[in-house]
Amino acid sequence: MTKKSSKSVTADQYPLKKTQDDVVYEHIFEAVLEQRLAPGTKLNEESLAEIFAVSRTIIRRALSRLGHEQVVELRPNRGAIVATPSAAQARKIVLARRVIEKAVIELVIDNVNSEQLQLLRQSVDSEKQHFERGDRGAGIRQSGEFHLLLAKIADNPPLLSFQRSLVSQCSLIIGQYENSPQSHCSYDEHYQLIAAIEQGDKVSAATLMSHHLDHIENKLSLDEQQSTDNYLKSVFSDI
Amino acid sequence: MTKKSSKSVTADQYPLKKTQDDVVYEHIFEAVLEQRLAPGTKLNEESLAEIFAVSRTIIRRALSRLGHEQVVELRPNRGAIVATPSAAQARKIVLARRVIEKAVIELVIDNVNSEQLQLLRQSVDSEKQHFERGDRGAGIRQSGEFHLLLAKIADNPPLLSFQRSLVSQCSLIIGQYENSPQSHCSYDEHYQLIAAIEQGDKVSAATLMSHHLDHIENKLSLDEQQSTDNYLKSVFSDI
DNA sequence: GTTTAAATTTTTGTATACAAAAAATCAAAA
DNA sequence: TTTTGATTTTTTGTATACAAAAATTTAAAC
Repeated sequence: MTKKSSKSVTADQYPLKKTQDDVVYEHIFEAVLEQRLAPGTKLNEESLAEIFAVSRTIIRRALSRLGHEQVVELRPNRGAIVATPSAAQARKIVLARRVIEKAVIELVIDNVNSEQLQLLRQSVDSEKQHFERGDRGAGIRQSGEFHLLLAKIADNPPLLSFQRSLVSQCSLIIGQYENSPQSHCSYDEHYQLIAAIEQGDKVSAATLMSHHLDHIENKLSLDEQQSTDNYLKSVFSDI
Repeated sequence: MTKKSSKSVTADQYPLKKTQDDVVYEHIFEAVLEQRLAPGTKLNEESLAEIFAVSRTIIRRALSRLGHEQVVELRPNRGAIVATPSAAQARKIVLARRVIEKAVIELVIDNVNSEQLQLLRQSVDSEKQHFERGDRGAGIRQSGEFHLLLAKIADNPPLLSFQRSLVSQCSLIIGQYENSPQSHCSYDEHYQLIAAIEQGDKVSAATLMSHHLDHIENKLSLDEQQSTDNYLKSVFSDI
């Protein structure tokens, strides 16, 4: 369990009256982001119902929402599993993120105020701390929160909700494809991004963001290559 | 009831085994797109359950999904109503669509084949027919289908699912803010767009798409102004 | 020992009953 | 007449029972 951040990230037009399925949803969502739930893990309804001390009705609602955001895969009559995006799917998710992040960062530069810049800095500070403490899961989640915070500052609910889905899917991808733990020190780039935002430099910001996503995508290609190699090796293992 | 199009537009990784809530979802979705369900209409669970001859469980699942796509507004303990985006919200939705459509159209130009061009033409033909027959509702829906077809050809499931949500929200907006029925002859611009795609002209295509969205946004400003005028008038009606 | 088929168990899908909240109705007071 | 408060009705939220499907186990045949 990790601490609750002060402000909700969802587009909450209705006050903070969190329904039971919201709570379940957020717990599972966070577990996926922190990679405590590995891709492919079966999410048994009754087990979850016991864990959260609610009925299956509530669990099903939460899973349905997670399914809609592509965080879990809903297989008719066969239950839900944590999504396992293929390299090809991952590539498309990253592409979609390129599109959204570029738009978001430009909107942020147009809208941002000093208070929000402070929030951004705090977010990256927290991310850095998690990584330095060796809590990679929390670090990756906090990294995601940084990008969600950007979308929030961009002040466009549809983009935010899309970003939410993309960020969680990217966390899954990172968890699946990025093996070297030391390589994921995104917070450095995040600080640079904040600087570019502060200076109102759209071109630099967009370039930085693009590099940031390149890192994810490169890992992907590498891993894809490896998998192919291993696959061929296993096929001809008797030679 | 309108004819089913040959191919499903949803990202269907699982075969065509439509569940009951899918059917309910699609019916309500289509009714919203065709503006047979006006913005603000209360969607009573029990009434819908009777109409579709299923239990409330199914209805709630369908409404939950529609709520997630922002097609209906889910008010805790107060039921669902067809969404009624304000002018400010509408502007943000249109902005999000600008972002997505630009990306989609460029992907389409990179990927499209002659068979898909044919599908695009058929879609606009159908749209034109609906408008010429005076069936504005079906026309608007078919116009939406054209844009969903583009996203489908772009071959990026996350963008497609986002587009789906945006297109339906735009239909709501058009229904709310566009009063002059003759003005909505988008199919002309759609034909031009196909031509630009065929020629691989990304710049023209993007420009056309942008104009297309300008039309929606202009209507919005006009109506916003009118509402304000009326509001002021009503406030000072005793003078 | 492996494969196939039947029986059993588990799990998901749907309907429904009941609880909780909101809306509507009605009655009394100003 | 309008307003306020209590009562009733309606509607939503949740749990649960049962049905249907899938997974697992068991048993038999090869």
